[in-house]
Amino acid sequence: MSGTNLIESCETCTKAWKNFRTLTKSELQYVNENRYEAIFKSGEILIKQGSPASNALFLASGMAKIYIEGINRKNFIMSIARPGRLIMGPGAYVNSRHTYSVAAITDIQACFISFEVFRHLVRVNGAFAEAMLEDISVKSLRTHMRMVNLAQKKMPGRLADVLLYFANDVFSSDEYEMILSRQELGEMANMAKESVVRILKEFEEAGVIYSDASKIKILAKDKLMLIAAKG
Amino acid sequence: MSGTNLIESCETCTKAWKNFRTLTKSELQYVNENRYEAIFKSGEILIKQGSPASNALFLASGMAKIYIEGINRKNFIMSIARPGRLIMGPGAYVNSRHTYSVAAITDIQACFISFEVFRHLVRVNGAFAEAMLEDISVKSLRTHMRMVNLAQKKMPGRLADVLLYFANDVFSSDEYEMILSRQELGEMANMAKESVVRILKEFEEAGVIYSDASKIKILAKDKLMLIAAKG
DNA sequence: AATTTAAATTGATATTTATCACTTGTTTGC
DNA sequence: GCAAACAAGTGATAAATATCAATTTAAATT
Repeated sequence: MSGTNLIESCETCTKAWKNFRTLTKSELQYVNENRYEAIFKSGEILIKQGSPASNALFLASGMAKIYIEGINRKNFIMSIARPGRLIMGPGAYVNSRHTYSVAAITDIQACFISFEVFRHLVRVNGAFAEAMLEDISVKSLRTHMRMVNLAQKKMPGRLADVLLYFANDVFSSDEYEMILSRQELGEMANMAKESVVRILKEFEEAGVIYSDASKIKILAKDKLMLIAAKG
Repeated sequence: MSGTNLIESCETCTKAWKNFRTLTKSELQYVNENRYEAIFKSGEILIKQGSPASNALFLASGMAKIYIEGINRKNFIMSIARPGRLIMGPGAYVNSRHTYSVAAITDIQACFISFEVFRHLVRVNGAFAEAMLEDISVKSLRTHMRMVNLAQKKMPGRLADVLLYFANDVFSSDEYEMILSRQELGEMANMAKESVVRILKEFEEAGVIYSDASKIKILAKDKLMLIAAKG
């Protein structure tokens, strides 16, 4: 982490969190004065589960996986982080521990902002507090749906969910680079990597997708959505 | 829902949400003036998933199950609600829809309080806003752990988790009435009711618990915790 | 280009878990 | 008290899914 900032200021940053719009000029300046930039190489860990949590994180560029280190060294990937999204686990308001790990999938330029800044702003700015609640609520809602989907769907449905997540939420395109390995796809859809391979092949044979080791192209989104919906 | 209130006021209510302590006298009075009591019989639905959400809920007495209605009419029980706990789904700050259903397990005396009241208090009282964030964060953290546990543990581990949840979080006792049916236990541990029966028998044969249709007694909590921990 | 290393793929097999078809208890309304 | 209705429990079987053991392919390094 170097002391030099590449990003000029939060005010001009195009990747700034949209909820910073609720802040006054001086509040935003307060944020800007208390941020710390860092760059990471692909594979490096930005946040380690269990470690003391004192900072929220934003990506200015690049992508990361947010994952929980579970039982028997098995990881569970919760989501893919991109610029514009607040990365602050529930530990911030519970036990000041990171509840998940974050690792770079690509090279990353990141901003760290102390929890104290957020806590202060929540106390003095009602609109910001409301925005924080909205942000957490959206994430919470997704987690609920995710839990039920994982619990009730069979493998094809779970994998279809993941492929659609990448298309709709990560890349906004039905054709994308598969930045995760088969192993990692399994950690997201909760299945063995071998099962990922087999089900991707099934989808391909059914004409629903094209896939090679590094690319996914959704050919019949309606069918894929049906598979996801039926479970 | 009758117009008469059985509970005198929030100020004197022994089951009031602890975070109301952050409110001023007049703010608490504002809450008190905008609450609506209702009583429900066991089995009745207090909140229906998908319906427009306008009120938060507190139980003054009794217990309820909070559950998501998932795929193929399969329910997924998220938690057991008791007095003192805020029941307000993430929909309150997202789409004004109830994201889960709540059904009475026993007879219930309940208080409904409009979201508007909460939203107003969040905006004007920073300490209250912070308390709301803490409340949501705690729930979120539990949901994360729950999701990983469900995903990574096998049936005995998942059922052990549920039994320990009742002992530690619901009844604060290692001996308790099993208020859920085997079917419902399955909806909580994500397994078929037959599997619940078989695994309870296994636990009993191993001397870990005593159980009959309506009662659970944890005999060897250390062993049960080990089963839960190992998955 | 050859070598090493890691990831993807495949087929066979073992586990885990659900489903089905009943039987046996338990409530609960008449 | 009796019978309908429902929950609990049981055994057999089928389906879903993981694991294991190789192979093949791709990527990175020398």
